[in-house]
Amino acid sequence: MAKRITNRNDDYSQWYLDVVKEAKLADHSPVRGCMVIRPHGFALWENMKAALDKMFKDTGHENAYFPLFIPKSFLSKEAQHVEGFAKECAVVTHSRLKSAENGVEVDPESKLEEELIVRPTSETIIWDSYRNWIQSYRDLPILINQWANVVRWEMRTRLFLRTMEFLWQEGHTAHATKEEAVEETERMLNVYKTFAEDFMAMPVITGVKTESERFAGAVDTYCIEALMQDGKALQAGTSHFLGQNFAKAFDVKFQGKDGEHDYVWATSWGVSTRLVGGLIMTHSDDNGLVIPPKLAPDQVVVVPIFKSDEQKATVLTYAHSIIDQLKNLGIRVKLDDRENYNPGYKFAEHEAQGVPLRVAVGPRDVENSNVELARRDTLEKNIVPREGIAEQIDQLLKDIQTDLYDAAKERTANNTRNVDSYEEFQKEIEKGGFIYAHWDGTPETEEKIKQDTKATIRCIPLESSGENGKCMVTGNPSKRRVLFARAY
RNA sequence: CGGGGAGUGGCGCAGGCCGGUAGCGCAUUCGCUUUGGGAGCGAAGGGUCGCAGGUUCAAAUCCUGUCUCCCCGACCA
Repeated sequence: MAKRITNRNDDYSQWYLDVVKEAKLADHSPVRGCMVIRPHGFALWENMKAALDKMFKDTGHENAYFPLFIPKSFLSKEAQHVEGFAKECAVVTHSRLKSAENGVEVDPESKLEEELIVRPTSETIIWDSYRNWIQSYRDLPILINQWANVVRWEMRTRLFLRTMEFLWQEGHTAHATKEEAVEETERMLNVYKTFAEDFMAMPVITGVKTESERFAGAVDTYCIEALMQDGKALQAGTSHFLGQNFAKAFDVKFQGKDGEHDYVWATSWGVSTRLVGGLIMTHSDDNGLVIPPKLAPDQVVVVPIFKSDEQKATVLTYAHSIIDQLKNLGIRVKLDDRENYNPGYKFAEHEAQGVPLRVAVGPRDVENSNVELARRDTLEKNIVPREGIAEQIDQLLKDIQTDLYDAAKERTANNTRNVDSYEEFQKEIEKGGFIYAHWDGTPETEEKIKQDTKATIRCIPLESSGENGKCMVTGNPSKRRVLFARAY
């Protein structure tokens, strides 16, 4: 058997790339840093979208769509915001091409009076609209989400984890009071946590970013952080309390019940196709992708095995009867009846693509009223009776979902520890994983740790109860431990 | 922008030092045999060797220039 995926422990980056390619999720594009999302990768993303979208609707949000192009002047209205994004913007300067000796060239005559920025995020263009939508407290809150693509001109990219163009959702809400906006920020953070844990089976730590890691233009950035199999952390989602920063920049005021005018309070929150990268790195193994059943485009694949035409007829009839039962239970099931591939090829391919359960049926099984059932997560293979198979599979899919979560949870716990001295920290950080340690709260200390160890403060955890201690670097007092890791 | 590496069929690579008909694996197409863990045999198609100059009877190979991409940093979530 030809092994096509690099061993995880030999070269984690290569392994990741191999899994993406072998699962047919995405390819590199002709444009550096962009990616082609293939049907299987997109189907996975669409399942994630559907689950998230439902959660957004359930919390009162509506979808809308705003322009791809942002006038350059908009971006500069919020000082922090422009500073954060200025260095990574795609800028449209011209509107035409004209023929030239070697094909076409930009027509200098078509230079735009004001350049357009391809959105790196949509706060500015959205708040420009909100100014017109909001006059009174009766217009609030505004709870809007947008599914879109954005562009950030990154230096170094990796499929799904950091691409120049990526797909995401961005929620942008406007509120009458600070309390309401903070509540919304936390509510959406919890939506993300629930999604990550219940659907992706990826345990996360929730927390607040330090000043230096905060979103450009936010007052507070909340985040979920997950630990990957190689011991590096992944920021999987962010929810920002924007205060009145954008309302002030775009002059969005409302009149309250009391007749007074005040600036609107804002939040924004987003997750992206990076989640697909997180999913891969949380569960997959050296045979390829592993997808939790709730998100798997195909939850079950049925592989018929036969030689003669006679066998083919009976095996396919047998297979279809199982498929019908599974469909009646609402299970997403696919029949792989391609005749130009042998069963071994199909087994390996479905494993590489992460299908949670495989059912193989051949003449032997028909004869004995059995099926062969194989779990993707544990690679266990069993011959089980045909009787009651649909119900068994239904239960098994639920088991796989929770087992995947439990395994990831345990792995994360095993790679999380408290450290008290900086000497120990520098040693421990080399092993990867999450480290809880005391920090004096200054950006200077944070920067020194980053310079020394490449570790960053992933967040100030929300869960932690206070614990008095001393900063591991300066010895200054600290009221709680913060979460450190090397990150993607 | 610093340090390293690479450009040769669709993909992955060898050949280069020592110039002499363009090779291998995978993939593709056709045929037969196969099909319970990535099939076997036979045949076929497909490449201006990144680009531009130079040296030579002759350049993938030597020389000069140039472009692009990748990796490690820097930057970035």
